[in-house]
Amino acid sequence: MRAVAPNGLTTPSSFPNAMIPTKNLPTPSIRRLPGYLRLLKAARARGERVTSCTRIAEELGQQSVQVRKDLSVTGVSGRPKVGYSIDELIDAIQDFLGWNRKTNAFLVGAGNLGAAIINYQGFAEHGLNIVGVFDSNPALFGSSIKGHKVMPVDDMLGCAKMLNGYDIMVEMGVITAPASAAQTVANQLVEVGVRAIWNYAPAVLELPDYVLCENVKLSESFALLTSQMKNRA
Amino acid sequence: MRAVAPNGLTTPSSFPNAMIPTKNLPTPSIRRLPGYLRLLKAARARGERVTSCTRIAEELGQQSVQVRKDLSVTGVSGRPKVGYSIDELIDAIQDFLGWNRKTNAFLVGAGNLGAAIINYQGFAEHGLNIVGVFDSNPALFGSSIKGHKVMPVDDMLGCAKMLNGYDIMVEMGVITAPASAAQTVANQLVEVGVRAIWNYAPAVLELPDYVLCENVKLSESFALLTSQMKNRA
DNA sequence: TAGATTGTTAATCGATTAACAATC
DNA sequence: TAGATTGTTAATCGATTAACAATC
Repeated sequence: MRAVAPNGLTTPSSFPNAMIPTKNLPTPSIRRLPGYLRLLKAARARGERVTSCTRIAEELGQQSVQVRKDLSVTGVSGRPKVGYSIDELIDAIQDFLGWNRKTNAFLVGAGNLGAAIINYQGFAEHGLNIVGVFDSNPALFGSSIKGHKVMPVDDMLGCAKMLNGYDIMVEMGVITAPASAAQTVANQLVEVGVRAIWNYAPAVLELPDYVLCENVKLSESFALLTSQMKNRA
Repeated sequence: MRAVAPNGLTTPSSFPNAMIPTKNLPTPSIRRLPGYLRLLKAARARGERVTSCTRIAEELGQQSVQVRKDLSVTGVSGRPKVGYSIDELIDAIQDFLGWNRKTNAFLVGAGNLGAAIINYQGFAEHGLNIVGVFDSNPALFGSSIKGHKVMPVDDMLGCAKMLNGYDIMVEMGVITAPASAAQTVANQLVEVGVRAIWNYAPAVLELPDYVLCENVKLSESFALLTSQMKNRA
């Protein structure tokens, strides 16, 4: 019997997952999956049971073959002439993205952006589980965001140890602090033992190899828009 | 005499800019420009006058040839052995991106995310000039965000007309409203006459061809991070 | 001069799209 | 059966990288 790893390689099923060579899955495909997921959930909410790549592509303005290829990374298979089971697709995408399990996270920077992320229901639905909110501004200490008391950033390590005592591991750090503080915060998060950092600060972070990092670059998107406006003016 | 358009095509200088065929400039390059700009401004603040692609590439962990190609879209030229003038590069990038002029914008959705964008100094420095903040929640009407009174979303067109009377055109709409309201808001912004929409709501917007749209997809970035975490676990 | 750098052309790599067989 | 769809292989397209001449 053989198992097909998410990277498409066929490996004996006795092969522990951890030993499957971490393949470079096509980043663009992964980026598009959340869009499909949103659409599929909407369709399910309307009571639909199956859908086709043609329909998804139409709604999103893409090529159906691209949708098919993207969906294939999750391992689901559809039925010719019929299409895909919506339930199955939703499960497969969430599974592939790691969105059907909770991801414990510390968030550092309790300003408007931090509050937006904490309050946004969407991320919670994708498993983001904030277990600590920190800031360096004493004026914010003790205030509450969605039930989370804002704590001094210097208490971060202490809080993590406390949580570890209850077998709660902090896997992710969300940085919504200003760029000037980002590296310091990142260092503290590494101390805490996070495996990944979701960084909203416009700064390049120095991190150990074993810590994943994803930089949200809001200026990129603004740049694309204004440069196009200029070209059209 | 000849002018070199930002698209790299050489055209007679008598050629009106508007008639230069809008070329598809490499999107990845444009996306990387804000990163270079940030670095260059930091270098200038340290008192440096020139820099090289090698140094920029090193600081960002890219290939120097890529930096060179990216910078070339702005039209600047460096001097072999010396490098580029930092001042010149900063000017050229800002010029290319349309960041050295103000872009008047309405922002709709005065929640945490909206407030974050209004308060973030970076966007203001890139020319984002908020001239109206709107929401549908009466509880927010009259409250202030960085000096902007939050107004009822239904007053949007009226406000725009008033501004137009003073020759202030609203060029951009920023949507920080929930996905469920996004299309309605977009329609209202089109009525107002915006040429571009910066959409933070996870929704596909139907817009006339002449309105540019840039969707900020925060889930994309979360998806990349969690899927990698899963692959490593 | 030698060496660091720019600027450009060619080669490589990866992603998208086209074409088409298989299937229900 | 005919037609819509999946799944896959091949062709195309675009972006990155390698190679190298030009320059100061």
